[in-house]
Amino acid sequence: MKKYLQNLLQQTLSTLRENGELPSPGHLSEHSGDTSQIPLERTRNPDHGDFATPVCLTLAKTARRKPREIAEQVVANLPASNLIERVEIAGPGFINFHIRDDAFRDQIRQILAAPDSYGNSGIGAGQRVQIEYVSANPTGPLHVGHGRGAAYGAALAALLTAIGFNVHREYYVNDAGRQMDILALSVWLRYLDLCGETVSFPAKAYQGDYIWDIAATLNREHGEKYRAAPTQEAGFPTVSEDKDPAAYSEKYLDALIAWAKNVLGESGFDFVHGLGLGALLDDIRGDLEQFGVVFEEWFSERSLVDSGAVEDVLARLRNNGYLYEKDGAWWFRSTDFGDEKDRVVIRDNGLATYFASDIAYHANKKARNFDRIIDIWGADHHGYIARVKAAMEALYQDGSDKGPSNPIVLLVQFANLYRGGELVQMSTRSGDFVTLRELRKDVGADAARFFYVMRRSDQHLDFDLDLAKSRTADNPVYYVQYAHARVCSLMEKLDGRALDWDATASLSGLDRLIESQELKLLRTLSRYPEVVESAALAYEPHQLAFFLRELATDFHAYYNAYTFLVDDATLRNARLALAMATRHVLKNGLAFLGVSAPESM
RNA sequence: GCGCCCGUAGCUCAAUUGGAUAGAGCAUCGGCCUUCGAAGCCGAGGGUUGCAGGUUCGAGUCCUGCCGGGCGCGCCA
Repeated sequence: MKKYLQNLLQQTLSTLRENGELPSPGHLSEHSGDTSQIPLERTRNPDHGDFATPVCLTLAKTARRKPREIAEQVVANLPASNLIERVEIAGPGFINFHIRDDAFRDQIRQILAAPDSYGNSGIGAGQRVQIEYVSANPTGPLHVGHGRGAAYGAALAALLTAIGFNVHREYYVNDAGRQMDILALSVWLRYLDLCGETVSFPAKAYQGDYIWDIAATLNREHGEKYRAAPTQEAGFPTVSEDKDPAAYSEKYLDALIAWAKNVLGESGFDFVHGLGLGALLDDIRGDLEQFGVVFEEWFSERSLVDSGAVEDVLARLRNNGYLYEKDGAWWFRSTDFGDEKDRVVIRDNGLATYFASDIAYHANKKARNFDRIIDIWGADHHGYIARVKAAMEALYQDGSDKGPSNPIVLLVQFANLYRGGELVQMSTRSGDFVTLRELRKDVGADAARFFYVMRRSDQHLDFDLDLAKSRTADNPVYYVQYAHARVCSLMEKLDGRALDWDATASLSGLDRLIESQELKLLRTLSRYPEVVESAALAYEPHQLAFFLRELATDFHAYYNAYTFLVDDATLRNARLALAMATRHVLKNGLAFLGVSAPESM
């Protein structure tokens, strides 16, 4: 509907330009076939009709004429259309379109003809989009911060798919590096404890109970095969006093890891490492599945190290002259590309940094020739954007690759939990954080998914646990779901009253929908395809969440004002057709957000 | 200190990405259930969009400077 009007306007403007009534403003009109260039908006105020365009205001300057004068000319040349009731010029030069009610009634026909695909489109034209999200380190269970990234990424992926993009969802697994070594060490120390050894557990190691669980598995399945006594002869580091406890504890941890690798041997340590990694990945994967979040690919960081991809990108950077050695480490000259400071890619101990493998990962993404690469990161990573983009520019600045090498980075702010009006304190350091699993069990997956995307993702989110749990009108999730359930309930009631709904016949009696609540609901329904498109292209699923609440509001208002199950078959059919159309849109919209649409509650 | 993000009704947030008279939900107050699900509906009050300038037909939105808050600033990930 919107595109149709934009087309009309586009035609009209072209006509006027050809007639010399309007100047052809050079570069602006180069994409004359692109109707999305014509600004056309839904009006906020019903007095302004259904759609409005400020295009004459914009043209006024280059045309050196009064906006209203141009508007009159545009209106006079507008091709006739049976969609349009009337056209008005208002305010400084807006053109307001009043659309015929029949055009809105026709939306029902479209929805019922293809209930599952209404709102979808082919705008993406099959372009391949890689979208990476969550990507939490597999060193512990997911917490509520990861949950928001998961909900946001999944919703965005679903929306992009709906408008015709070919979406590849990916979880980057940090299965290499020191953090994973610490995890393996933590498991092993707990295991030794279970074997009866006396081991002091470092504060910097992973404290969570899940470490005990993995250690217990190791103990149950392999007995004392990996038991070793923490003796000095075996290289076990002794605890001594130190002036700088923080730095010392890190060094102590590294010494413990070295001891573990030495005592267990490469293969033994790898085994414990793999056991811990596997256990945590299984946990994360299962957790996300329960949350309705799935991926096409779990991309291993270690595979980049093993395949030599990390070395390869570093060599390329070195050959391009962007690496230099200082203080025993290798630095990437990211300041050449606008970063605040240069960044280490190889530490003085010879190990590559996380950043190094991240460069390799993004180079890998690029090599896969996606049309678009989207990274969804926690907002605390915003400092990494500049360096990753810098690295990509350094790698591909010769222009040999035309594809988009720069990722689009979308940041997700942290969510604060509130219970009983009080902020729930969380700190990852002490392991004292609320897990995603706890949140799901507490408020349910539906409420969690909806609440997470209810706000702009780049804004802080106050998550009211009590509200999410409440089964009252205050809870937006239940409010929307309830509207869906009410339609289902109506259809259930038909039999009991010896009535029926003739879907086919209903389509010829839609002109019986004349009440203000009906016309309002019809208009809202017609916005759905525009909302889906806009939410997807702007990467803003919250637009859809707001829309669904609005749609539910319109339906509830309608439901309360009129009776559906009336004896007049034509009227009944028409109203139920509208209710069913609403139901389909609610269900589809909720599905994009990962929220169920129950038939009864 | 430097960089990025934010500041909108008492609270939590929107605002078609520069459009017309800034809107919802909570909360407050007043109405509606013997009738399709009251997990609902109808109505009322509530604003100098942090402050001060600037850009233009037009600013919550853009630019500058303050004030206030968050995050980042490691050879961690």
